[in-house]
Amino acid sequence: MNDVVKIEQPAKKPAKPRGRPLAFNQEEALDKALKVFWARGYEAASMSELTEALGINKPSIYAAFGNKEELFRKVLARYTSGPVAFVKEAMKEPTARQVAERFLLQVVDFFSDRSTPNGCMIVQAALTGGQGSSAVQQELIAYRKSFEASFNERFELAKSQGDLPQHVNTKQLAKYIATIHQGMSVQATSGATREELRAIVEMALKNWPVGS
Amino acid sequence: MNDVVKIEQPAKKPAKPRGRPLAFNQEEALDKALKVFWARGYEAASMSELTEALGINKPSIYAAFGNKEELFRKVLARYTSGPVAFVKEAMKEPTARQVAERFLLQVVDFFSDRSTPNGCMIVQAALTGGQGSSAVQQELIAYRKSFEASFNERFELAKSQGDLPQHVNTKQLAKYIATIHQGMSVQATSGATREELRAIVEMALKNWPVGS
DNA sequence: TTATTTATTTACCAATCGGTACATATATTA
DNA sequence: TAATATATGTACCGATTGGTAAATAAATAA
Repeated sequence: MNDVVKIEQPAKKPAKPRGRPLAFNQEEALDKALKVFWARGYEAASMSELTEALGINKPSIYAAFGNKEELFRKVLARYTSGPVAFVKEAMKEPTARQVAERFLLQVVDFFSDRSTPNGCMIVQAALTGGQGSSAVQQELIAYRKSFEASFNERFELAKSQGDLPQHVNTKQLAKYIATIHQGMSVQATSGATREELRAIVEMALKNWPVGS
Repeated sequence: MNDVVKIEQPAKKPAKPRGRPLAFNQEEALDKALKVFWARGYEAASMSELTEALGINKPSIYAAFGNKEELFRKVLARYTSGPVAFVKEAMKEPTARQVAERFLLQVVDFFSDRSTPNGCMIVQAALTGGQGSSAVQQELIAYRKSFEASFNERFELAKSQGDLPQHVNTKQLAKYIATIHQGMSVQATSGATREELRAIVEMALKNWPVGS
């Protein structure tokens, strides 16, 4: 991509910016863009909607974030490291069963949080345009797969610890959890309540694999 | 809607059509449109894509089917009475458990059928545009709810027949089945295989409610 | 044949899409 | 002060969106 060798800077204090300063806070702007993409999906969210939501004119958005696709990538990074950071926390639970339960219950709260759009942005945004479409769609599919893979890894660890029986197919179990997550996201966007989602989680976990 | 009293026709043989005949078969055209909407979603499918897929010029499409929204409604009706007719068949199974199992297993075959787009068109098409958007979105949400309601009815019948325990919340059970269905649709559009979907169904049904 | 009815073709419409050229405003540096 | 660098606002770009006017083609009815 870039052959230029980066010179190691002596970690000086950040130089004062030259030129006219930004009239908006970049992180706040990303949060506003996040809500638009989250509620509308990637393709359905238009630059006009975004400029209005951010309160910034288009050229400023393009200057600060690149184009729509790059803006979405930055928003996506903010989404995964911000609102969705609880996923990594859930992985730390001592048993696989507790990991799954904590994850799904936090998902319920997350999906039914009234201060944010309902459902999962990644599930929401990926559905538009279906099969082999844009680069963003492909990336979102890849993201969902890596999400599934991290559950698989956690469950394999659980198996090695004797926490899950040896006969359990951890990939299938991970895919099952992901399916419940995605299904609940659809439910949430259609207006399912917190109580309804909790009941789904209860049913989904009733049969957690035990014994041989 | 319409105050005109329809005169009872003596059921004559259909009069010969006047004017130039249609150069295409309407049902075949709807099937082609179905595949486009199914693969791409409602909003992402453009009229240009549709004209190309149908092999018909735009004015002919508008003359035959109204506008894009009406075309989608006709396609939707064809979808529910055609490819998705197996749902009603599954309802006829003797027990609630068999209804759920047959439904989900048929969904697996349906989603992984290589001759059609993956996943469920209604789940796929509804996700774009999220919350309180177009009339089509609202209709699709309503459709999904009616779908859930028909499972609820079937499960209530099962309860009255002693086939399901009295303590079962049939609405929650119906919502659970719908969630699995929707989650698997997302999985199918991301490339899940038939075997993977089957494993999900197995896990989802392992804990079917029995006893008190 | 001629009139009437309906379908198809071509060529277009205004609105919106993502994206940008350019002049102007506001900051630091010299 | 002037020079330089960056951000903003206005006003626009070509492409595409859903949708249509109008001329022509192909059928039946008289």
